[in-house]
Amino acid sequence: MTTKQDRAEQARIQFNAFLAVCPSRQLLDRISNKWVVLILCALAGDGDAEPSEDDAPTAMRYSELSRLLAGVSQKMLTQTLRSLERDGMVTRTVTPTVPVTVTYELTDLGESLHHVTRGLRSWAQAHMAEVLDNRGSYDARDE
Amino acid sequence: MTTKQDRAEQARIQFNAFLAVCPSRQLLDRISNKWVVLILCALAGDGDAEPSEDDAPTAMRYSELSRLLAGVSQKMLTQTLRSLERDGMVTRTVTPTVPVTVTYELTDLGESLHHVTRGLRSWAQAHMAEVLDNRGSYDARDE
DNA sequence: GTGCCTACTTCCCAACAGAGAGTTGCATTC
DNA sequence: GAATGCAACTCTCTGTTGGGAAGTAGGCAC
Repeated sequence: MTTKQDRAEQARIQFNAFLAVCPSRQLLDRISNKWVVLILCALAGDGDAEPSEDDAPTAMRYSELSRLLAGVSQKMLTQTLRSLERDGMVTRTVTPTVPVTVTYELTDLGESLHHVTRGLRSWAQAHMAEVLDNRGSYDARDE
Repeated sequence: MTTKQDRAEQARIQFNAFLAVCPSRQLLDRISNKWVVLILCALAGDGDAEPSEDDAPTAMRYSELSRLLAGVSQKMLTQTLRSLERDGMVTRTVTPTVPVTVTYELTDLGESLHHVTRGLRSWAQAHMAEVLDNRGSYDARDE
């Protein structure tokens, strides 16, 4: 018999993303992705500016996401949402209005991942200037 | 006149990863990458198992990294290290021994990013079982 | 000379991301 | 009742990227 804790304990030992064959390597690859980060941020409610503390998970329509994530292709958006749904991070709800309304919402698992990925976006925005400076210096060093 | 706060304020408004044209979108793309996450983890010292609290930043040789990050191609390792160096997240040190020794080490900026990305790896490892379960259910739903 | 070592660099090809046009289903308009 | 519109995809084509393998540089050892 295997309890939930047993499995969690086993997982902690078993999964090591440094190993090429480990499934967590694939999972890391899946979640280390610009669109995943942005979709999670969008659905978690840190709308456009700096992620604030009062982030309320919001259900969003396909077209809203597509508008907010400027530059995402429909194919990528659909593909990313599908895999997030498969992995249990978002739920997809179809409402038979006319035209049909499809909304996406974070699950608890998705929210827990968002707590991590939101850091990525805010880090990128917060350290952008510094990185730009570093690139300038590097490129100037050996023109 | 522009004060430091002004600039910080301006940056907060200016950089928005949701916008396709924003440089922080490119930066997010750069850092949301399996190899970047793993290299940062390696250099920060969370060696193989669960990231622990006593992570001491370590300088590592090219060949050590190549061995630890199982499955990384030399091309990708070099390319990723170069871009991390350019962005000021790692330093590259050449010691003229024979044969030559090249070591990589995290900068303060790199360490600050590591605090974020380490979460990604540990999340992947911690929630692997749950995600695997979800995939099973999803795939069974509509076989 | 030839060989060996580390740390790359180059080349080729298969896989993937993005752009844009096409599809479905229903409901309103002419 | 044919045409139009809209949301949410799906398909197809093409350019970019990642991985594998083989080649390079430079110094010493034999």
